[in-house]
Amino acid sequence: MEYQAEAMQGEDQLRKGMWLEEEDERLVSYVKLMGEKRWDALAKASGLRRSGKSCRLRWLNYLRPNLKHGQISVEEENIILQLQERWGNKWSKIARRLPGRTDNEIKNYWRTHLRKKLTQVQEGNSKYELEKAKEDILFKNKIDESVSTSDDKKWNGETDQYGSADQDLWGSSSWDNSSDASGVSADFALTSSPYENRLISDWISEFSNEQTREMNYYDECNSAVFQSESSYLENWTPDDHDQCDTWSCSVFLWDMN
DNA sequence: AACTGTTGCAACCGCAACTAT
DNA sequence: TATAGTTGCGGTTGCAACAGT
Repeated sequence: MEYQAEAMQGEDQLRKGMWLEEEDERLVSYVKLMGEKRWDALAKASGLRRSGKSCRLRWLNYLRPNLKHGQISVEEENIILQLQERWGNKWSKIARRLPGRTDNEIKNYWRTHLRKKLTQVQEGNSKYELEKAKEDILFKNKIDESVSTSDDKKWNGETDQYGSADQDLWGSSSWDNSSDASGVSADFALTSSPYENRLISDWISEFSNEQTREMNYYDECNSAVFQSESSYLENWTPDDHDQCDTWSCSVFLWDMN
């Protein structure tokens, strides 16, 4: 694909615009050779007529391994919404909470998807209504998540012995045992979300041997949860020892500093 | 089919912070 | 310590693809 605005002004000028496949290949091989530092030196050594800055950006946003290129999930959207509200436009900070996602991707997603949702109700409305709209999106996402993860009933069942979880994404979490008789009140409450499961799975995988890596996705998840659950649950204590209605956690799932 | 407006996103820009000398 | 070079970040731009007429 040829980029019309691409600057090819002269032999000594730096290229701009979209990257070609052969440029990507060359960049990857030189990053393997020289590491992810000294981008200016790498750019010169590689013979790519690109700035170091451009090489770094291309690597971080597109070529780096373990990047997710697919659709942002509902869990990820919730995290973005909540962290953006908490931290503002600190995209790189937010990106660090979403493994495989880049700050650029999150920034773009916020601008094109989430902000649009919010501004639809923002015009002429009060701050209260804007906040309410945010809550509505989060609530709708939770409902969607509940429906889309109905396959995870097995997982819900495993949760029952501990009660239902009403978990804030960044803060200390609490468990609520007081579901009503129908059990409906905790429909979308899980011990941890599928997204958290994937994170746990990633962490376990990082330290596991080759054999563990060969396990399929479900085995990996189950294994990760099994291995982490006992030590994880040690951190949970009932706030009210008499009624055991609420549990709180002394550790955060993510370091939020 | 042709035109126009909109959307999504990769890449660029400018600046601040950091690092090396 | 001062300075130059490098890196990281957030805002912005511009193009391709798509939707509507």
